[in-house]
Amino acid sequence: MDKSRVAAILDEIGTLLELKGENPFRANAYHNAARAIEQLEGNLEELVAQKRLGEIKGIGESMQEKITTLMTTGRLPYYEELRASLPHGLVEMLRIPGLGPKKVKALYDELGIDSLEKLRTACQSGRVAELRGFGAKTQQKILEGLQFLDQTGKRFLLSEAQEIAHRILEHLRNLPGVLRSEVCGSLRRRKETIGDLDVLVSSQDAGPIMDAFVRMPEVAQIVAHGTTKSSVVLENGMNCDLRVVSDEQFPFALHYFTGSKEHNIAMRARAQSYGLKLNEYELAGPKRSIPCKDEADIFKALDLDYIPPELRENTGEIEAAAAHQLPDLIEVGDLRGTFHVHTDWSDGAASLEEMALAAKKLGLKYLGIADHSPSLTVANGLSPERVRRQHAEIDALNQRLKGIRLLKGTECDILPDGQLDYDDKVLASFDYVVASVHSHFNQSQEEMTRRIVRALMHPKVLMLGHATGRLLLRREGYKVDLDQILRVAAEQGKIIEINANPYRLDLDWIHCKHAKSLGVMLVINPDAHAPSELKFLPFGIDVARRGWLTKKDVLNTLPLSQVLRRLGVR
DNA sequence: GCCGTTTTCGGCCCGACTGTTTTCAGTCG
Repeated sequence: MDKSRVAAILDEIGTLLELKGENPFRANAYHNAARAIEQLEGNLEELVAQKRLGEIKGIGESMQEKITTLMTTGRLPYYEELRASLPHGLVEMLRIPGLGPKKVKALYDELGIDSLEKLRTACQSGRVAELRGFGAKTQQKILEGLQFLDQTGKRFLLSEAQEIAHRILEHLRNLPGVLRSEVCGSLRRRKETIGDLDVLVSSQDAGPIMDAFVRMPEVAQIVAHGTTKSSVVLENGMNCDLRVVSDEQFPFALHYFTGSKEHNIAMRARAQSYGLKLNEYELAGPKRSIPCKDEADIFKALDLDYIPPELRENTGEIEAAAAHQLPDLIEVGDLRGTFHVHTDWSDGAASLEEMALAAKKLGLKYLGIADHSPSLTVANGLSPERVRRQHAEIDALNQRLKGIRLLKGTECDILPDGQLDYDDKVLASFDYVVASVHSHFNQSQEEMTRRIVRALMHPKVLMLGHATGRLLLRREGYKVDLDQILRVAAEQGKIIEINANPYRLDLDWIHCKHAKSLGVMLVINPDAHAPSELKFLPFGIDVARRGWLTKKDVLNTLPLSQVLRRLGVR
């Protein structure tokens, strides 16, 4: 049983307890524990074996026992009994906007509704509206929610959300009376997928801004339209909230709506320990409020260094800020080159020269070409003969082009048994090798881990490409013991890629943090198949920043001279 | 169920909006 399965079960226990009307704090303890396990950097199995689960914040005696039972027997009687005591359809009903545990429980107790289908029928016959606490509008909202679930219920890529947010922000910034404006929420924290948009504006007069917001052409449906908060559904199905506050309140609201929720809770607790109250409008003591002109002032008032949004997950950032030990996070401008792009020699859209010129235009000093190897026939992988010809062309281009250096790499397939897709003689002709898995995704975790470890042990392999093969919102990654991969990488001095393609963002930020703690170096690669895709690099920076990485944790912040020395190339 | 430089018991973040109420419960973030 893996980490995310354990987390999912704990989370579901919390939900089931809510549905039963149990003590909400007890239910919340399970949600918290689930989150702690999900974000755990180390190996859960090891922690269980060493009886060290209690060291995790939010895991007490009872959770330790339950997690240990789950991990060692693969089952948890407490969970199974709880689950059997309630129809599973109730959990599904919670996904409908406006339905929480209390309403779902009422529907079940009063009308015996225990599935989305029964709920639909009951709404259509008008029985739901007759229930105490419900009404015609609630019934209508449930029907709309059911339809919404049918269609989507979905999240969006960071890249998609960013584009829409940019448009909305432009629109709002052009309105008269708008002082400051910003996108908050998970987009500002740069999470890899985004559920909805949170936009914040400061102004003296909220009314006209709210009106303009709900009338934007992108708006498909108005969910709420108030004086400080409005909420709409955009035509692509994404939810978007707007809050308008005074300019004095802006920094507090910006912090509050940026979250994460867990970071906010911890910040309020810290404020409380100073005898202060922190909310979206102010930081205040019993007698007076403390003026803050920006977020940095808020942190300062609580004796904290400024915490960048990407770190605000309550995973140690507040403690580090108090001890003045926050990392100096990497920035886009720190990148000097990159190591994994494709050209029309394999499945890329552009020539070597076009890719080189695009990289130069972005200010990069070196560009590692890493086209596919022969076994990836669908991608026109390069035969040894074509490798020789490509190298000759790269040599010629390096003679001719100024200000950009092409490196001779390959994205070499890791074959099912862990062997590489070229023989050692061909491999020796490359400046470096990116090793990646592109086939046999269904191997067992043990097989896949052994396969990747074997490839990493090859002396010519410099880095591992997209460590899990996941495609966000499309498919799960293959099963692999990342902890072991990272430990091998640490021992062997191998580098792990942060693939910056917005569909991948693989390695993810949690494992970046873990990699860093093990002393593993990372590299940010766009995996670009066209010149325009070099612009994926900033998404890789987002992951790195969420993973607490600094400039010196990332290979491609090194200047060309040091890279060439490291590769043993002239 | 967790947690503790105020506590091993008694707290646990807090405000806006909606809909169903006639002063508030539930949901959401």
